[in-house]
This record gives sequence, structure tokens and C-alpha cells, in this order.
Amino acid sequence: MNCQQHTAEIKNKLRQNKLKATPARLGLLDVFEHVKKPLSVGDLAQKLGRLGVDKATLYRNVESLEALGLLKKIRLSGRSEYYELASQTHHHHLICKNCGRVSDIEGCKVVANNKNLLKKSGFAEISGHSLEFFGICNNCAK
Amino acid sequence: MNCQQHTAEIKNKLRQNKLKATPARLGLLDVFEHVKKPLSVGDLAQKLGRLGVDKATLYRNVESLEALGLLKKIRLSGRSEYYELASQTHHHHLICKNCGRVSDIEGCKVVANNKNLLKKSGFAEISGHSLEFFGICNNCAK
DNA sequence: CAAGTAGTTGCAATTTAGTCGCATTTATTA
DNA sequence: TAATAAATGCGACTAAATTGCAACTACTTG
Ligand SMILES: [Mn+2]
Ligand SMILES: [Mn+2]
Ligand SMILES: [Zn+2]
Ligand SMILES: [Zn+2]
Repeated sequence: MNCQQHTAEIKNKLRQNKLKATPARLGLLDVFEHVKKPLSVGDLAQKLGRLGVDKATLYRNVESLEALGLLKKIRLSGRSEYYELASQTHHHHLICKNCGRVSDIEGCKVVANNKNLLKKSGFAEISGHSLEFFGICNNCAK
Repeated sequence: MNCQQHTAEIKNKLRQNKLKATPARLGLLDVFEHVKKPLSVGDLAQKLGRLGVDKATLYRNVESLEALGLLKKIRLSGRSEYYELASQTHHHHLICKNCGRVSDIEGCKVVANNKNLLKKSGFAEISGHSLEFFGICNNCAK
């Protein structure tokens, strides 16, 4: 699939959900396509430099694009929220406690033994992990 | 072990680490002993109501008590940081996407199959999870 | 292709979570 | 009880995120 087809697809998806295909949104998604790392709104603002998109707009857009299923919010350490393209295959992250560097861990089986994955990760030491499940509690499901 | 022994132990641990056993710290730890849920600094401030501990003090204390190993910082959803007693056995959490309710998942084997644990969790639906590892990357380890 | 309009944007003000410096107070020790 | 290292409260400050609103623009429909 080439880039124009891809853009057309995105525009469709937006319109199907009554979201306009604005320069801010297309630019934002384009940044995610080209940058491989998780990005905060601050990162985005910087990458979008010449487009000069207001931060309120960025916050509103990452939120609606997440709701739409194009972005995924991930919780790294630090004070800001990060986002990735939701189209990436499910994976987790290794976060350096020293410098904050983030590496993807491919081939997740939460279910299986992770040791092999970690060996291949390019990390010198794994000192901890955090695993959270999200869902609906019985009380809310009622 | 009764409650007084326990308090004495905590005082010792604090003093051994040149931390004073202040009302703010003992009160804070007491809240954690009695409340089973992870707490943010905001939660703590509220629970400590009548003691009227300043938020700067609370932030400084959760930090030093974490460094001391009495508290553990955990990242749930939402914007603030949460803490739990570090004395609890290693576990993870189920977080309701609807109401934010947090349940402990006991008997963690990140390594093993989680399905049985989830059945017992009191959740109607598990729709996702997040797993992060923390460590030192090769670049930082150098 | 020219309105009409729902949806979007930028801007400024505001809220929230957390941090910091400093003068005062307190827990501990001798 | 006096000396003092550590802790506290207060206020000012920061960064991240949110909100209201008037102006604007991408899309729809004719
Ligand atoms: Mn990733
Ligand atoms: Mn817990
Ligand atoms: Zn590193
Ligand atoms: Zn719930």
C-alpha cells in the first residue's frame, strides 16, 4: 500500500467518524508515521514546528484520534502522557530508569516466559516491571 | 505481631536511616496500613484531614519513604502517581476503565499464564493490558 | 461551485500535579 | 536540657493538561 492510498484511508476513517481531515490531524498522524518512538504532546508540538499547531488543538486531537482507534496512549515514566500509532502490533516497552530511553518489546506473550525476549532487548539489566490490566469490573458491568 | 510492635519497628527503621519519626510520617504510613487501595498524594491529604499535613511535606515524605523501601510507587491510569505499602507481596492491578476501581492481582507470574488469575479477579471483562519493564539500557550501563 | 453549518482551531485563562527555597519548628541525641 | 540535624509550612513557581469562546474551515447539499 503506497502513501497516498494510506492517506486516503485515513481521511475516510476520519470522515466516517465525523472528524474533519484537517492539516493539524494529518500532520500529527504523519509525524507518528515517520517517528518510531512514543511521543508526548510536547514532542509533537516540536516536530510540527513549522505547522504551528496550538497545544490545545494537539491535546484535543490526540484524544479524539485515540477514541477513534488510530492512536494508543501508553504510560511511560515521567509526567506526560505518550502516544503511539495503534496500527503497530501489540507490544510492550523497556524503559531505561537512567535515561528514559524506550525500546519496543516485540512478540508479546504476557502469558509466556519473557526471559528470552529480554535477552534480545539491548538492555544491560532488568530490575523491575509493571503490568496492568484494563477492563470492566463486575460492579460496573452489573 | 501487634500494632505497637509494628509501630516500634517502623520508628526504628526510620531512625536507622536518619529519618525522624514525625506525626506526618507515622500518620501517612498508618493511612496506608488501614486503607487497602493505592493512594495518591491527594488521597493522602484528604485521609489525613484533621492532621493537616502540607502537600509539600507529603510529596517529600512519599518520596523518602519510597527510597527507604516502605512505599512503592505504581502507575495506574490518570494523571497522578500512586503509592502502596512495599511490604505487600509483589502483585499487579486490574483497573476498571469505567470507574477507575483498582483490584490487586495476587500470585503474579509474569512468566506464566494469567488466565486463571483473571477469572478470579472480580472483573467482568478484560479488554487490555500494559506491561512495562524497567532497567538500564546498554548505552547507560556502558 | 456557492452557501450553510457542524466541527475545528487559536488564544487566553484556569486547573492540576508536583517542585523549590527559606524561615521556623521539632525530634533526637548527648 | 541544650545543641542541632532534619522536617515542616508557606508561598511562589513550573509544566502538563483543560476549558470557554469567538473566529475559521472542511465538508455537505443544492
Ligand atoms: Mn512502542
Ligand atoms: Mn496493589
Ligand atoms: Zn539508558
Ligand atoms: Zn468499574
